[in-house]
Amino acid sequence: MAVGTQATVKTLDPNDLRELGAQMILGNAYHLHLRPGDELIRDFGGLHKFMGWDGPILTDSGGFQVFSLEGLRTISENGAEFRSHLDGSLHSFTPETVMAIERNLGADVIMQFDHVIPGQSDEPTARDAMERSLRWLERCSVEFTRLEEGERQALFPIVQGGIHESLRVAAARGIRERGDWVGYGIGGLSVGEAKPDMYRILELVDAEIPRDKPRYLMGVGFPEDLVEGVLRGVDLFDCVAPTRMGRNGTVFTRDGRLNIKRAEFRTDKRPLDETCTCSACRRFSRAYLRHLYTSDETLGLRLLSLHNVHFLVSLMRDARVAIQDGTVGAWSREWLARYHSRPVLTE
RNA sequence: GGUGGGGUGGCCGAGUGGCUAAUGGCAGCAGACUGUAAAUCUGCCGGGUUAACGCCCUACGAAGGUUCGAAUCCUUCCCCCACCA
Repeated sequence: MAVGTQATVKTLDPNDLRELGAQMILGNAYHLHLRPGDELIRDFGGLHKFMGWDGPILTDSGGFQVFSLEGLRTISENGAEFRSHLDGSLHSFTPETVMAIERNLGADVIMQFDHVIPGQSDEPTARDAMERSLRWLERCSVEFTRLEEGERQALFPIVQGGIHESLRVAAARGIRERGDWVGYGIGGLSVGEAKPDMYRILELVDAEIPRDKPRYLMGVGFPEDLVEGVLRGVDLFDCVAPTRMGRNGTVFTRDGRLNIKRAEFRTDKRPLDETCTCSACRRFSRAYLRHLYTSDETLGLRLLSLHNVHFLVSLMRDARVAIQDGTVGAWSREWLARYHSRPVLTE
């Protein structure tokens, strides 16, 4: 899923995303509530119409902002009070108000309001946040049901618990006790913990979630994380990396990351990735893309973002094929070996 | 011809006796980024040597001087800009 926090996947047009084969887009309840306002979006017929995307949309609840905007909020059992990063005004987010916001936005999948904490948090901290997330899930669920009234949205719970195995198991079981869910979010990963910890938790959580239900690893990730996640049962991913890194001059290639700002690409006639079929790689050289980037031309940001999103989308397409062929093990080993080997990117 | 202002590291531009190899910014070189406060942030950035600390050299238009010590003060010269003739 491409991340379009503010009702736009930065630098990309919905038509681009359709052509790339992107299937789903994320929006964000916190950001869209502050600007332009979820009620305004409701009055435009919902997020799909407002942003001109008729494919599926998922909205995040603002739980991640509890983590990322830590300095701007205070948390209590009732919810989170945010000091707006835009104008300093005070905004109260509770499970109930978040459900109303996400209802107004009208995404197909909406996430529960959860309490995200740093990845290295100790057990008591992680337990506190996990248990609060469970209680908030219950309140979200009640409010969701009350507001639903014939609307077709799916509410996803989110498994929290940090890197503590017993907490993760308790979270997953607590969630299952509280209902039957269309899909399951796995949150609080790739927020500062070590990668082996993330993989370990994923394997554990995978076993605790009904086999026939999609699981969504929130906020992940880099290409290697997608492959590792697929191997551990993850079905859905989202990440700002392809667009943010694109805007910051880094692109993904089969042979690892490539920083287009590097001087060595000044005269490089090759595409970003020789095996890539995206419209940037089909048409433009590294030298040209580097020129655009260093000249602060917005086309550069756009083409690099386009390439990165394409890279991840086609990576997942390859993964699906490998799964269907029963070759995902070999496929992933080969893919990871090549990506990590990082052969010389220049001749 | 006269009066006034000015020449600082690749560029712009602070600095008016020691804390100055010299603030900043740009450019350059490299790195980070994981449910987006991000077209952001971090590091390096005169030369030599060093893993680093450090040491040495060269530097604030040029030359000379004052001083324990000068980009900063004095003298002469060169060049640039503004205004007046």
